[in-house]
Amino acid sequence: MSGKRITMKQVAERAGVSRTTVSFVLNNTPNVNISPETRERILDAARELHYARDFAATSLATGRAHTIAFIIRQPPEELSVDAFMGGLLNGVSQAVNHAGYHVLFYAMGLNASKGAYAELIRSQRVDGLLISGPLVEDSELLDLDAEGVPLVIQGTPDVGDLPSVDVDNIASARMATEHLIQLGHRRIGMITNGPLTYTSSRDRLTGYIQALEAAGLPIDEGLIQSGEFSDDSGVQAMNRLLELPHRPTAAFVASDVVALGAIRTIREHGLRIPGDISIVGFDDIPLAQYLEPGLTTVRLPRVELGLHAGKMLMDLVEGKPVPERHLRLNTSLIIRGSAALFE
Amino acid sequence: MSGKRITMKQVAERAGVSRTTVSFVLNNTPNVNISPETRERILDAARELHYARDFAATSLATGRAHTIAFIIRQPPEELSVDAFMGGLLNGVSQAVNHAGYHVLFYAMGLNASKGAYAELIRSQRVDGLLISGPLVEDSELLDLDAEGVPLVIQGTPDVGDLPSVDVDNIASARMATEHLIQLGHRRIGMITNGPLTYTSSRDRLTGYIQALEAAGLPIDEGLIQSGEFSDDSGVQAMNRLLELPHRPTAAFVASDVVALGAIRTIREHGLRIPGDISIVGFDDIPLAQYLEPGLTTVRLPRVELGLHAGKMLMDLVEGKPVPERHLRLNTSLIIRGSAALFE
DNA sequence: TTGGAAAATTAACTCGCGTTAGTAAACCGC
DNA sequence: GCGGTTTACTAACGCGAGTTAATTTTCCAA
Repeated sequence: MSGKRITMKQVAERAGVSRTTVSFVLNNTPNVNISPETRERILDAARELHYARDFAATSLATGRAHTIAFIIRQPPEELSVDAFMGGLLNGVSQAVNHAGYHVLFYAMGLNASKGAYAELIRSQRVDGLLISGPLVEDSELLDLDAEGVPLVIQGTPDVGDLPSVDVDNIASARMATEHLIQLGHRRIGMITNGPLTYTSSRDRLTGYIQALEAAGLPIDEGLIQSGEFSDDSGVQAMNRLLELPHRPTAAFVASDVVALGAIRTIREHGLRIPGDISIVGFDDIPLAQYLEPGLTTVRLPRVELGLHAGKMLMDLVEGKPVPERHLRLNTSLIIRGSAALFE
Repeated sequence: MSGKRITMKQVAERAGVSRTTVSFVLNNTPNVNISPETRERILDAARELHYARDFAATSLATGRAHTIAFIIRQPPEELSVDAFMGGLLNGVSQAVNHAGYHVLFYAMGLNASKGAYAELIRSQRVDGLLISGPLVEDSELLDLDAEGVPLVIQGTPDVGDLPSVDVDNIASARMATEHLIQLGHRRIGMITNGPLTYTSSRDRLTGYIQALEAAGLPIDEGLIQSGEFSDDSGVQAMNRLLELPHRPTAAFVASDVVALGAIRTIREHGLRIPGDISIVGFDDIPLAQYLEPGLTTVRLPRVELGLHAGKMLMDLVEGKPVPERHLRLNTSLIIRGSAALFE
């Protein structure tokens, strides 16, 4: 059914040398002298036989798998709906492959079996972990980090000092809110992207508050409503804002998906965007630019997040110094038509 | 920095037996008698020491990696924009993990180095390959298949008899077109999703033609325009349709993304959807439901494609019989507001 | 031509685990 | 208490490659 396996032994025989010599040549082992002719002969033999180094054997002998695990803890459906994960994975994959490593992918969701991370590490299957997603009580990761296991979080961990890469949610939310303030709005609502148990939700709310305070505007609790990732939750939240006796002239919605629901609700109330209410979103999902009017929003550098996270993990794995253990990337405000001057 | 590695030897010592016995117990090796007490003692020891089987050693000894490679050949940007890949990956991951296997992810793009597939297989790093994307001249895969390497294509290969999973593009396009015919349209334009070098483009065009022929409608070459994946290409194609002396009252656009451009163009010409022109798309991208009016389109079972492809590969890897080497999944027509009765 | 250093190559051990063949102890019928 | 089965366990080899220590060959100065 299949051809016999090609090992260093076959290559050695064909080149008329010992297996050890083959290993030296193929690895360019330093402090070893091999005559140019022999070297050439071995390389030729390897090429002619289509030799490929056995991964398991190499890994066993060296103790390194040249592989990392990319684990996402978001509910798996998110993968199917949102392009964020795809962009992230793209970046991670590029950075890691570039360093000569491979990526094992796991969609663990939130029900990961206890000890799943440790098992990957202890079985020597991977050299490091890259984890994305909301981390609820992941004390396991703290233990691993303490043991010296290379790992990087994509996101902003609640506790501990785990190496992480994320956007600067506070600054981004502040930027979005300041945009509305600059447009002349004074009563600005806020709808969070998720419950405040998530650091991203908290941080974006903080940014909103900072912007208001910096501008000397009052913080009105009633103007702050909670979203929960879905567009439906945006419907609820916006309804609450619209029912206020003195309703806002603008709203910062900390998630484009949630904003979709909010926008629908505004229209159903017979109000116009941005005429009656200005909206600024967050995430810059692909459809943001196709809405009518286009959604002004905060763009996340999806691919770059992945690239940086991947790079940081590679550095950790290879023992190189990591300049910033907590990298925060800048976002950019994409101005379209959903937020306008308050006359 | 790190604790000493736990191997079967440590477990054996702690349980007071030989390493072989530990192996027998941990693997439930058949035809071997181990007393219940000994078995218990070994399992306890393993648990207490947090023993995890070394992956490389196991793989080397058994010759199986319990790992498959999921390779995408689409341009990597697509990952960042479209949710299709995410859904697919989600399905693949579920199916493969369920079978106790792991997924190595590669975004090879189109510039994959010659021999990349073979290297993965020959190095024993993976037991099988799952490849998604437009396959240009991938004769390498035919060779591997001939050698008995387990592999599955997500998509419809040009040539050969490689195992594959895809939607039925012909039937789907036919369904979409028939929907327009049933609405009373007689002059129906078509914009392809990509160049006809792609099987998916060809098949969707074929479905369109079949629908027209079945309804006794003439095939007008001028009504068939070529898209190229992007919304910009949709702009060009629709412009060509609108410039026709006798322009269509409806169009089947074989890609939602391309349809976005087409829709923009229609509006820029001052025409209304579906009043002046009805549109049916293909893919059901997430934003299709948010357009105004909602885009009537063909929904691809993203996750299911991944699930089936993963399952098929698992069967091939484990030598189980594969009922259908060329699986074609059904799609569904999602009727929204972009296609209406032709008065 | 000979001693000795440098250059070229190899034997042998190791990594952790699967597995075959074999040994030792326990049991059993008579 | 003796041959013959089970039952319970282990010694030893192999998977393919990295690596150290040793060995052989080459080269050159004295």
